[in-house]
Amino acid sequence: MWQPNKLEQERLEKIQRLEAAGVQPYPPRIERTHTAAQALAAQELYEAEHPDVPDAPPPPVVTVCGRIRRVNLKGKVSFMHIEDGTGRIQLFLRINDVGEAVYDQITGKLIDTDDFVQATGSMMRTKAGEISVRVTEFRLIAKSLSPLPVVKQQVQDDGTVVEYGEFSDVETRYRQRYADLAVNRSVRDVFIKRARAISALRRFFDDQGFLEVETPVLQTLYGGAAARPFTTFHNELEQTLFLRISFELYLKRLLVGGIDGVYEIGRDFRNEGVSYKNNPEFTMLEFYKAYIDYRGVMDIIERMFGYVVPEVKGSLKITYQGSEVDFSPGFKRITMRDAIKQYAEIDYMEHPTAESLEKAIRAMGREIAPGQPWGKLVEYLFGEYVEKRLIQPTFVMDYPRDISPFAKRVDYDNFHVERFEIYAGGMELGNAFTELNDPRDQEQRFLDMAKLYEKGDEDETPLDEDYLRAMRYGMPPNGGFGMGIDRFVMMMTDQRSIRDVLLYPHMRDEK
RNA sequence: GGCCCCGUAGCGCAGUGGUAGCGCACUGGACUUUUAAUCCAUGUGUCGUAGGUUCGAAUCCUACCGGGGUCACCA
Repeated sequence: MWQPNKLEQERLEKIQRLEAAGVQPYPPRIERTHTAAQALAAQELYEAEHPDVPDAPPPPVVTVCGRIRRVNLKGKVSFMHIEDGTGRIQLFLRINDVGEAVYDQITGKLIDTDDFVQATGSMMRTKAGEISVRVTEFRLIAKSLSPLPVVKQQVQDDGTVVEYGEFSDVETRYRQRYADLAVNRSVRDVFIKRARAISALRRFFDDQGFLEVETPVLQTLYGGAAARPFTTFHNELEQTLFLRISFELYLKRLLVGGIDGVYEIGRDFRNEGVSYKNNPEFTMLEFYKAYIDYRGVMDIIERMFGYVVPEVKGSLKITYQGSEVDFSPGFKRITMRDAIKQYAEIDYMEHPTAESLEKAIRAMGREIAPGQPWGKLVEYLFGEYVEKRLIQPTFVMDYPRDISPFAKRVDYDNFHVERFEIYAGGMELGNAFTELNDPRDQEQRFLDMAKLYEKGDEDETPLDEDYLRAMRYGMPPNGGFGMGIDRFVMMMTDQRSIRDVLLYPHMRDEK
């Protein structure tokens, strides 16, 4: 139940006074001829076409709408800045122009900062040089009852905006994203960039001849990754269902069906910890393409970043957390083994069993959980010694087989598979394989994976009989890729926390 | 889940055992070209919640709630 605070009480009283004076605080219809940006552009065009001459035609007349962001009452003349989705524009209000009744609403503070208003007038430029609307008609179109946090802005000579006062409490910002967006311009910019990144990705794959598809979110068997799923229940069918943890197995079935290139952008759900880089639901891109291997995937990835990064940032070079990252094609390529040799100064192939590798890691002075599979130990070394140092885009190639159940073996040994992950800015961006298409090998991998996990461990990848059935019909050789879009957006917007690229990050219940 | 830090006015913060403060916002007033407007004046609180210690608690202790960081797990 809402308990209005003192400021809200004041505004409730104002709304009553306005209604008593016959003002509708939330009228159903409004007029608008120009956005803020259009009105500013119209005046600039007018001034360019009609330099200061005595017989110039009258300036453009506009009706603009927006939220009041700043009020400056100055006796019988007042200034306001209103803001719509395109930007801010100043209103110049004189008692002579708008009439005493309306002007009294303003000076009587019945109109507040944060209210939405509509204003009509001809364009002008103030003595201080700011393009403004000389308002003749002015009215409230939506009253604000709760004041937004106050952030003042000063526009510098070079056009940059300095903000004074701030709305920075992260909990309130996440819980009340609407207020955060209304007040913090930079937050809006993050989500504009996010949308631009996703639409550029779609454009890229569409142009490359991929078919965008949608596969089930509710699945009777989860798979394609190692993660705990969310579980739900279909009442009528009396069916236990899982929210998908990846799209992989459903997308690859489509290659069997003759679709040579598919991609999906959507939500995955993983029932795991929440952190600065993990949210229980997150957005994933996966694509699969027939007749290429993981080297072909690398070529596509380089072209993908080569297209998308400039679409979002205007350049192939970006700055992430203080480091310049250059997405120009020709990314560095290094095998997992060489990367670990180089940064951890250990050749894990000298320890080809889990027992000996575990011992070797302990000999390096590291405390690790006992009994982990060999591939996990290799991954541990990579995470501890290598990952954070891969700032420039790098393909890390050839992963341990025992932690990669959907990738084809390399041709040079039995320990590795044709899998790579791409790293940039010290963060993993995506994961790709030469996809395994031998149904006999795939079945064995499912069985091997099951041995790695305790019985009942939800992380295990369940054996998916239907997936094997599809593969037995014949699956074309293919390469596939998956990327966490949120993390990519973090990089594109230089945000350290995934919560800052999600409009509504997951939170505990309030109180 | 473990450990560390945080929670005071609408927002940003100070106050660390003795009368709850500052800036902005808000409220009243002055000002017909201001722009972080300026000037004058007046208000503003379950100090996250519940217990405890104490003559006395925003302050010390305990538990709980919420947030952040970190470790574990992961994309």
